[in-house]
Amino acid sequence: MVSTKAYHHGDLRRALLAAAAEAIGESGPAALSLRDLARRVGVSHAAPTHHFGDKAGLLTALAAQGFDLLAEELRRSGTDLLEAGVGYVRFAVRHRAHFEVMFAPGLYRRDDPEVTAARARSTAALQAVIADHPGVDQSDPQATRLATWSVVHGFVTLWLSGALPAEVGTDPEAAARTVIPLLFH
Amino acid sequence: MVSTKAYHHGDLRRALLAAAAEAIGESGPAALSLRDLARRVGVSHAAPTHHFGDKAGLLTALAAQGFDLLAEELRRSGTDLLEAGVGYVRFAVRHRAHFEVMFAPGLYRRDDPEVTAARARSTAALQAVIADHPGVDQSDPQATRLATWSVVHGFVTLWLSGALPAEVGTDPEAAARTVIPLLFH
DNA sequence: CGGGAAACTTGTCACTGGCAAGATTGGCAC
DNA sequence: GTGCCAATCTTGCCAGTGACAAGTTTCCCG
Repeated sequence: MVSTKAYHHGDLRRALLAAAAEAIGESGPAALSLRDLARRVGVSHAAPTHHFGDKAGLLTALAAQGFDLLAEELRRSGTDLLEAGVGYVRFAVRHRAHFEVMFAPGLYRRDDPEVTAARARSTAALQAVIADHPGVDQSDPQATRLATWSVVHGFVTLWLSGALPAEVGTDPEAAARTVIPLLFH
Repeated sequence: MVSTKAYHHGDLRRALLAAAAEAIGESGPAALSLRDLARRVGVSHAAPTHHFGDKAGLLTALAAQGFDLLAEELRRSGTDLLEAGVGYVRFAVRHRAHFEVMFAPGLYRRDDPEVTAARARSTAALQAVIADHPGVDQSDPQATRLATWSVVHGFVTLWLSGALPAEVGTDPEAAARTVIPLLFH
């Protein structure tokens, strides 16, 4: 921790991103307020402007960070397709704030270079897992990749949105393990 | 059209919902402004309050309307599972504003009785299609239902979010037809 | 050690959501 | 018909927000 009273915060950009993730986790992305973030971190209401330009700029940075966290999670899950899918679910649940922003167009600048690069890294990680996996229909790799991504993404999105019936249970990763295998026989 | 100058609009609730769908289609749910809706419809800035209470109330009504539109679309698609899935995609693309609100928790009151009822109607419609379909693994009906819903929902969500690579093409329904069958052999 | 740039603050403006109080109108009891 | 009540809509207001402008403090490099 840097000195708490310094005029220069020293790590404000990182602190604001962390505060944003926390605030979104509490009340969702729509309720996010730059002034609230500034208060949480202990700086003036205009400080965030200098680092992110505007609100969309901050969410753009958060989305980029999220895509890199996702790529890392997928790489950590290894080459097993089921485990990679579970990793995707785990990422979305653990980093819910990032995940919600990443796939909410209109909240941030989708064509920002940093976001584009980070998104490319995560899709490459996903693609690598599927390419290596035996037992998957390789006749139409693109359709297979798309289907896999879709099941996993759809499942966790429904989970997070609260649209799923109670019978599914309370453990998203466990539920995902019963759903994902239906894609491969 | 009712008289345009009447003190009583006559159909304000419906007009506001339509304006909301239009506005969200233009700029997304986050940018929605009650005052802007009032201006579009030609009433004062406080008129919406009387019909919906607050902003969440309006979005709650929009979500309920969306779930009913979805149930209708699924019923119209018949009992073929592939066509029902394509119908789901068609609904999301055509009624994008409704769809985005329906699955965005935090924007509206998920436990509202009208929403709950409408959501139950649409899940029932989805369940009916899957139950009737031959060639689907019926050993674990719940997992099958969940997987089907997940692929379709995930695909169209990714599509709408702009996360999919350009190779997927420009016709979401056609792309869905190549993805959905991978669930059944 | 001096000067310029980066980091942060204070001040301000237009806009938003929500509330309160008043004006207008439709419709029902009688 | 007529009177009255409730629903509908308006005007006025307040606190909070995002964005911008201008000023202040601090860092760092030459």
